[in-house]
Amino acid sequence: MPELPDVEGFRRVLAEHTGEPIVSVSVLDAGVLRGVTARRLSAALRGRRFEEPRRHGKWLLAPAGGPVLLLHFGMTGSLSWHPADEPRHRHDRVVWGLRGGELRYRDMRKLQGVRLTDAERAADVLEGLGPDALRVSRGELAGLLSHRRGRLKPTLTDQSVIAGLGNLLADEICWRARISPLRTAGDLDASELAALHRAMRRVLRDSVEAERVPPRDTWLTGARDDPEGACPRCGTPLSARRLSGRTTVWCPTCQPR
DNA sequence: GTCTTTGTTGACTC
DNA sequence: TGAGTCAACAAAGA
Repeated sequence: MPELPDVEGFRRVLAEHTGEPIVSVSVLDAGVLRGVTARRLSAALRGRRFEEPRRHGKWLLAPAGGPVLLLHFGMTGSLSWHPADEPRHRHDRVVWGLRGGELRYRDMRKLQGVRLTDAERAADVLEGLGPDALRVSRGELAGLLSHRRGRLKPTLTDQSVIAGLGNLLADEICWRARISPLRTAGDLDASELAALHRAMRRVLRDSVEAERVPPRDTWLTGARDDPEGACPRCGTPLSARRLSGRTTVWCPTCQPR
């Protein structure tokens, strides 16, 4: 599920357990380790404590007094807190044992994974990313989209433009702003940019609060998977097509080209 | 068996 | 050089 709101939720999970000594590091599936061995990961973190974690886009950074743990959750990852005696899930890949329980990195598909860096190299990873979507001002959004010749939807999910928006959020934001995802990103006028920014803030704020993109019936997300899905706002049957390899859903009435 | 999936990367093309 | 598109990665459900 991980888009920005989900990762923000994982950040909070980790933030609740900073300052506790890391007693153990268990790599249950080394297939999620990127550029680090199980041995080195364990040696680097054991005995240290996680400090205040930071999120940028869909990346979670967990400094631990020198080493920085870098987590990305791909499409199916999560980070959650469990009592140590709770049975492991089959997709738990890495487990950090703290005093009162365990932090578990769970990921079915292993599309991304766990890295170990230091502050400097962590900055390198983030350098290729645009500003975090939650911190983009209206003026900044206008600057990011201006002169872009690509369509709006794929531009919004391009992490090097804005970090944090995924397929569902981008569709949701376009729908709420009443702008077609097929529009050319650089062609939006001032009032459309304002609407887009408002929609982005609103969708992100609500999703972060719920720690997910809420599939409520007032959201496009709640209707998008139904082949007969109708616009929650006007009832028009939704349109769908693939755009840059991702399914894109919109309302042809609310979001005319 | 087929097709799809909330993400990212590198190869390819214009 | 910049920008956009697509296959590949892996696993599971319909």
